[in-house]
Amino acid sequence: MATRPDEFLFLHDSSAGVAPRLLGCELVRMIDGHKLRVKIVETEAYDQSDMASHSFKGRTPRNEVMFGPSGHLYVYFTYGMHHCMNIVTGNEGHGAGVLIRAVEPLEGLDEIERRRGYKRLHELTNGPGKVTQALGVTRQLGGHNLRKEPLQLVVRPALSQEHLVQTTRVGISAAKDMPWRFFIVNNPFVSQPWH
DNA sequence: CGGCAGATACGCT
DNA sequence: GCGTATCTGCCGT
Repeated sequence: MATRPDEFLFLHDSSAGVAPRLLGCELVRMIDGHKLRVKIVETEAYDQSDMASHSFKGRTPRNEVMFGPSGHLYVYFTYGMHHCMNIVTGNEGHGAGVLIRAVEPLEGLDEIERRRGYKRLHELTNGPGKVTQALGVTRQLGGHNLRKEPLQLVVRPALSQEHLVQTTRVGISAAKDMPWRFFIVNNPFVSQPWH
């Protein structure tokens, strides 16, 4: 029996190549008997050659996962209260990943609202900390393989260039001019569409 | 919407 | 100690 081609092959590209490609892809999260499904609408690329990246100064216990195989999950904890999730990209030994900055709920809205505390719809998942809260992602899922439950990446066809915006990243001071943030044009769940 | 303050834990100097 | 790939609430526009 022939094995199916690995849909995750594109993750071997550079993070800046993968980040726009992840727009339109979906995440499926099984948690507490609920199925949550969301569409990725905003991403940012980080690479070890990039001063703003956690992997810039080399491997540490915290960023270890970024240097592992692509298609796994790098989760970090910041500002004393927020988790953020990245999809690891590139080859093993190279520290890179794509931050999921915003998603659009497709399924399981009730449970997402409950987890987020009943905010207005467009404020449910329009930020990296909000995404992890909505999907119940913490460091427990650090290193998780996104080919498997309980959190899976569903690859979708690449969106055409005209539906994408490329701009600078949010909330960093180093390498702030690198245009490694990508989002879907006119999507109401993008965190800062005017930037 | 923009600006600001406050909350809060952890990794690294 | 200090800075942080952030969010929220509160204020003014």
